[in-house]
Amino acid sequence: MQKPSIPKGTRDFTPQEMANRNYIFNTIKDVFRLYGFQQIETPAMENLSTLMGKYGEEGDKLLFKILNSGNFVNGLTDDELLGRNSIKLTNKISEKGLRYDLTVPFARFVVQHQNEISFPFKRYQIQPVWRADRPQKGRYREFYQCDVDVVGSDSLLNELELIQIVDEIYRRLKIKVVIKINNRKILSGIAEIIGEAEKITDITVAIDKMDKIGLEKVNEEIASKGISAEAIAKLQPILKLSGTNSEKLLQLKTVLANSKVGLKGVSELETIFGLCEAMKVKTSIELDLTLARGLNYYTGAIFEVKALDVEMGSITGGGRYDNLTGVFGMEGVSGVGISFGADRIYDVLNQLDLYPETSVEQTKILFVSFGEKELMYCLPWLSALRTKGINAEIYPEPAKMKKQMSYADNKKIPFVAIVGETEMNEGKVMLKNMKTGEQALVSQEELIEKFH
RNA sequence: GUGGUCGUAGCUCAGUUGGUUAGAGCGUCUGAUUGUGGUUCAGAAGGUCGCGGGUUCGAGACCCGUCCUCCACCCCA
Repeated sequence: MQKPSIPKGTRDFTPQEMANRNYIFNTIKDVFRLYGFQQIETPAMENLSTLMGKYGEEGDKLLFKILNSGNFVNGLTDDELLGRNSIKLTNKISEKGLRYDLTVPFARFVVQHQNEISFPFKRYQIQPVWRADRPQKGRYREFYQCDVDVVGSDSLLNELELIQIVDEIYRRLKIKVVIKINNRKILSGIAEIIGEAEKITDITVAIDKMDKIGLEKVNEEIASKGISAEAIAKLQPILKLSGTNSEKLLQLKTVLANSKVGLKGVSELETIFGLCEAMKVKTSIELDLTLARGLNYYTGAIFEVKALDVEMGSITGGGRYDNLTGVFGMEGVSGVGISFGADRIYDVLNQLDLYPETSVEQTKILFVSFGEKELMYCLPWLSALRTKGINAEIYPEPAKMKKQMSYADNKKIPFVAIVGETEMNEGKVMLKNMKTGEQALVSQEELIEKFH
């Protein structure tokens, strides 16, 4: 006999766990709808051509690829087979892959359905994504993302709304968080000022590590990418930036005085901070220049949300992308979006034990009986309850009473209706409150009344 | 992809310098109690000691390989 198992980095969810997860999904969904977002879904698999090249070199490696059907080696030459070049070979034997995130499939969706959509288009999407990563703390190979995006609007009001959504969702979930924000244009400006415009990716990746490895190592890494000592010297005041958000912006204005993009980024952030203040966003927002985010399609604001009371990677992240639809042939459509990592939120909630006492008990009443006759007697009662929208079930075979009562107990069913000959003769059931132990003979009307 | 770590019953874990038939608690099932659960008592079932090889008279324990778990790096939700 083989031992049952599931693939690395995947999980089963028990009824209890699903109740907790649904609490998260429902909270998120409620807030998304409150802001006028509508749900879509896209397939688990996309054409590899849609996915490849959108997430950088690292991302491509982390794509799960799906083997072609049929005898896919038939069309291969011996050279290709014996060449042992997995990348070349992959292109020949795989044309589909599992989705890596929800943003790129969404961009594809927008382009494909552009004539049916009215812009600005506000959509949300809650589906699993897959990454061929090494699993570790807070990292899975299959996990749910909850995305909200607006496309077809440049307005910074969209950035504001996303921040308000973050604020509201974490307030409802009772998780204390900090929103970190940055702007890709500021990073571009910095690269421009120090004369290394093409090295922007290398610089941002290095800056991103500031928290982890410190100033000295960041400088070393930047230097190792072939950036001049002079440029690195110019970079220093930026890396050491401190103070409140507005103080930081003020300093940046001086440093970036000669960079048009840079100043644009600063003014965008000023606007966003102003809007958040005006709308009294409660969550603290922190301008964090070390926030770079690897995904290479962001062009404006970049967000990341971290939980304060728990050691965990970012639980939400996103940003503005000005031309993601461009690669699919639809130019000039700007989008901004943010993604909630449901599984990390789930882990945070588990660690802090923040679940409400809510209805884990889903069945309100269980019918317990002693024989075939009693079972038949119960069926109309069940129908009557269910018609009224009351969750009711019956133990489907005449098992020992102890067994049936334990079933109710384990499932945390609050009421049990006991049916034997006495009850049938009177046309009633014995209703027992499992918490208090009280019980009484009741008619069908009285029973239904009880649950209203 | 790199480095480390773990693996014994459904779950959480003991298992001495290598030595008879591998244990406990929880859970499950049965009975005490043929119409009353959550408490108690008695009993039972449940193991290829992750898998493969090696050392040895003898391996759960030691060695090698492999898979898996968890953690860190990379990257990210």
